[in-house]
Amino acid sequence: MAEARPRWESPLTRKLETFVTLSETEREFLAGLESDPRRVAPDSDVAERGEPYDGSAVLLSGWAIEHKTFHDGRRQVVDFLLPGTFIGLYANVCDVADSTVTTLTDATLSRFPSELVVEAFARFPHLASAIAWSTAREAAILSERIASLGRRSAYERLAHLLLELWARLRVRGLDRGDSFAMPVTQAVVADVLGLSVVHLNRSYRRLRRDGYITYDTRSVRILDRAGLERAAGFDDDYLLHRDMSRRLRETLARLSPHGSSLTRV
Amino acid sequence: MAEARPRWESPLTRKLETFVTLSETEREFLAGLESDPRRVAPDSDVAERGEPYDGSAVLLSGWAIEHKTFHDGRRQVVDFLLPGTFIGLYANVCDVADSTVTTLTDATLSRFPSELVVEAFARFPHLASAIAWSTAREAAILSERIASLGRRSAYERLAHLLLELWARLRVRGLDRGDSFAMPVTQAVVADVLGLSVVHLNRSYRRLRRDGYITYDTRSVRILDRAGLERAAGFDDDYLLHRDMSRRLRETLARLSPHGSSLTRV
DNA sequence: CGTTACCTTGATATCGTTCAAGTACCGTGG
DNA sequence: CCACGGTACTTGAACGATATCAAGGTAACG
Repeated sequence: MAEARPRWESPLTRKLETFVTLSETEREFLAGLESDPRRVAPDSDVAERGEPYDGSAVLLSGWAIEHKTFHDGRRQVVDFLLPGTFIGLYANVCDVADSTVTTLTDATLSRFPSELVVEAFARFPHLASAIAWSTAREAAILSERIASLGRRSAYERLAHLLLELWARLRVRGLDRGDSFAMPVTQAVVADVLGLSVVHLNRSYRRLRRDGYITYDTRSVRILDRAGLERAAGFDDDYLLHRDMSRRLRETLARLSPHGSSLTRV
Repeated sequence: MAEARPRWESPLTRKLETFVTLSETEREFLAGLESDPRRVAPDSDVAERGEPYDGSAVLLSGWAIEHKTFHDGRRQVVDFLLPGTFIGLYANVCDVADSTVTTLTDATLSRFPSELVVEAFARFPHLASAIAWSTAREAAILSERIASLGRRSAYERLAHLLLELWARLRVRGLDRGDSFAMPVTQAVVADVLGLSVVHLNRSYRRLRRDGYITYDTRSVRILDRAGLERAAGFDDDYLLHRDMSRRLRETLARLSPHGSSLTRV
């Protein structure tokens, strides 16, 4: 089975391996989680707020959102779910989902029993760390979004979101150089940023007018990254670019010095 | 050492045991984490955005905030840290903190090497689940805050925050029936809710005028919980009240049937 | 008993929303 | 091939929620 590496690599594997190199066993375990691909139509609910999770899953392809809708129709999107994202990682521990998960596009989903998460943590320290790292990273993104919603203007928020998405897609190998596909309605983006569609539209226009981006059939091109970062108030978002692994590498080396997988970095 | 139970119980233990009953060994391990109490003055930075964590810690007493400050002085508070909260739980895995942590009051902090987190997960399945549960719960609170910042009015946001704090303090045994201490400046609350102090103040006044709360020397009393929930648009926040443990109890029982600690519930 | 930090309130300004209308781009059925 | 209807995008005008500016009040504290 130890065939040559450059076969197709899932966004999930690719994402986790930006952090820690996994052993062949771990990679196989991951592949196991992804081994039950099922197509899902756009606009289907994969999990529902207030309902128990139906096990855990990996989003293999397509975009989805995690969102909350109020009785009066207002809706807030908490996060985009991009290919290579776990859904219901905490299903073991939460009786019910706190947000609804809905696909935006055609998507592929691989479900697996959530007990496997526990098993992964018990058996595979590198994998466990990589998952913990990616969870921590997603939490950091959410806390950055809180900063956006609370204190940034519409214009800054949008600039920030575009940079965030670009970075997240790059980690998964889903960018196209200075541009990326964004298969998403403006209404959805408005619900991510806590804005009205109208005002979001005007913010897009301003970013275009200022020469930072072009936007065309649901694909964004970054023309001036530095400018966009200035527009976003990227004071310090080294966070998104940073490789966070140094300290952990040391810890892991201490925990399992036999872990040859690390030396392959 | 197995003395009678009703000795002083730390907010952390109390919080975790609302979810899963811990074994005596686990409780001792937790006590170990809390065994190095150090006083910290108000307004001290415990962790700094962009700097590596100085190990992990438990906040034993006092309030703190996790926040981000921009170059132009705007500030967003991401979350309140209440007694019984871990700080830098992910320190193993993150080279740098993504937010600054600052004490608001006199506080007590017990630091411990972050490797102990890994050890806890490896050795104590119940404890690990309880920590995962509390992490998931805090993530749910953040995603609820995103909904607030994005889609709720100032008035709704404040009502929601007060209910949230009340619930969180109750879990730790830090409420006083229908009221609780809130040792916090209005400027801080404004930075939590993404509002100006002036407008926050008016929102407080409206909640008082509408007879839902009283507010007095940094202590809040809930006069009309149902009304406050209506004001907050508590469509469905069963989440905050819910005991999330049923499913996990089953999983744990399967994993370690010898785990007598569960039968003590 | 003056200083400082916080709270409160009024007046004005602004950012973002809502309402309304028009345009462009499909896919579908005649 | 065209008419139709739907969905998304775009733009203008009026309105409203929240910010900013300014000032006064109060309590704690040296």
